[in-house]
Amino acid sequence: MSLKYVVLTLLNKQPQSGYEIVKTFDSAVGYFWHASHQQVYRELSQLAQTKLVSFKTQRQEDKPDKKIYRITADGRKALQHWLESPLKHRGNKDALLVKLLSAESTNKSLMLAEIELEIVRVRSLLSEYQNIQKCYYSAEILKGMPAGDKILYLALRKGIRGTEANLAWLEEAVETVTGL
Amino acid sequence: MSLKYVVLTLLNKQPQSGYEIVKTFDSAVGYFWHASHQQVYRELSQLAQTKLVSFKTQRQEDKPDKKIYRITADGRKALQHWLESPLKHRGNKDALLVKLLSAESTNKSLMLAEIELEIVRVRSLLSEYQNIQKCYYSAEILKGMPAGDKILYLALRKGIRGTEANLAWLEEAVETVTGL
DNA sequence: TATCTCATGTAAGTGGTTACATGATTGC
DNA sequence: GCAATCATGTAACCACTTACATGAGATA
Repeated sequence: MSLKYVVLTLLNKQPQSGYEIVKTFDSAVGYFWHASHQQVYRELSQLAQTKLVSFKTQRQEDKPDKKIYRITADGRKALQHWLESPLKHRGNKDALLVKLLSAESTNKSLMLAEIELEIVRVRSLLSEYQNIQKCYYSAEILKGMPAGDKILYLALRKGIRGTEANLAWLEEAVETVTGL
Repeated sequence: MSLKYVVLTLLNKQPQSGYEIVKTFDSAVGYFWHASHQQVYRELSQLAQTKLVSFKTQRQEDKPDKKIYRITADGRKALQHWLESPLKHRGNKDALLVKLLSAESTNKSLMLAEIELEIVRVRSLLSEYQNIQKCYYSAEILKGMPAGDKILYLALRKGIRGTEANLAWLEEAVETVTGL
């Protein structure tokens, strides 16, 4: 539904190649959206077919040719229209909770092991986020930061808050499951 | 990938019809997994084809016939295998952040309006959750509660913690965007 | 010699949504 | 008379993953 608009958003910032868009998904934008290179290239060719983007092939010495994509007037219109339409929220899918529900009838130690594993993962994720915050978003750096980068910082903040809440919940889950 | 195992989990608790499974998705399990009736019926017929579940058609007076599905030995084996396999985490998709990133170049008031709308939605969601907690999971009720229901309570707790974190973030977002 | 980065794609399969369809009974 | 509940499904489409594929230059 909206990979289309994510790509249009990125192209609206600046014309770029599919490869560069993929890189963006792997780094900054990755905190709130991910897409594989296959998805990106397919989306781009569809967008080109429907004239929401155009492209020019750029020859390069030493490196393969690249296609530089650029948003069209129609593309900007479509993006604006999407911006003004209401957000859609789709249901959560939480496989861990399914596992807990399933294992409840079977055995408790499996559940606890699963939760502990998740705690390890989430803890390291959180410290990764906090590290990024410390290195790239210190108080001084934040002051003179351009608007676009501040949105990326907001994305990181959402990641941090969400991960903290998740961790707190996991610890509560250990308590509850232990006392079953 | 795992709707299959959600359905198997529910059938492992007790044999039931597709319709009843749909109802479960609409209520309790809905906090951590959602599936439409089309999905459920399709999944059930696939599971029946691969012999992970079996069914018997039950005639009813006054009401349409129903198919009662039951997990098979193969089904239980498949479920156990899934339980022992590691969880997969797929990337977040956060359309609100895409919107913010997109609107940053366009206009600020649109962003703020979007956030405020989200705050209203999230606040009412949170109070709904808290209400459920108050009515169905008071301290006394929790004491003598069967294990299965405690897992559902954990799911609710996750919803509450996640929603609270989201709300706190939204308020931070208002601050940040206002100061852009 | 092997892996990494740049740069692009195809094809098959799974998962999920939206729309369409039927038909009886119960409650306002 | 209108909507809701019970009970099931088909068909088309959109979103996403996994595997396969190419080919040059840079780095270890």
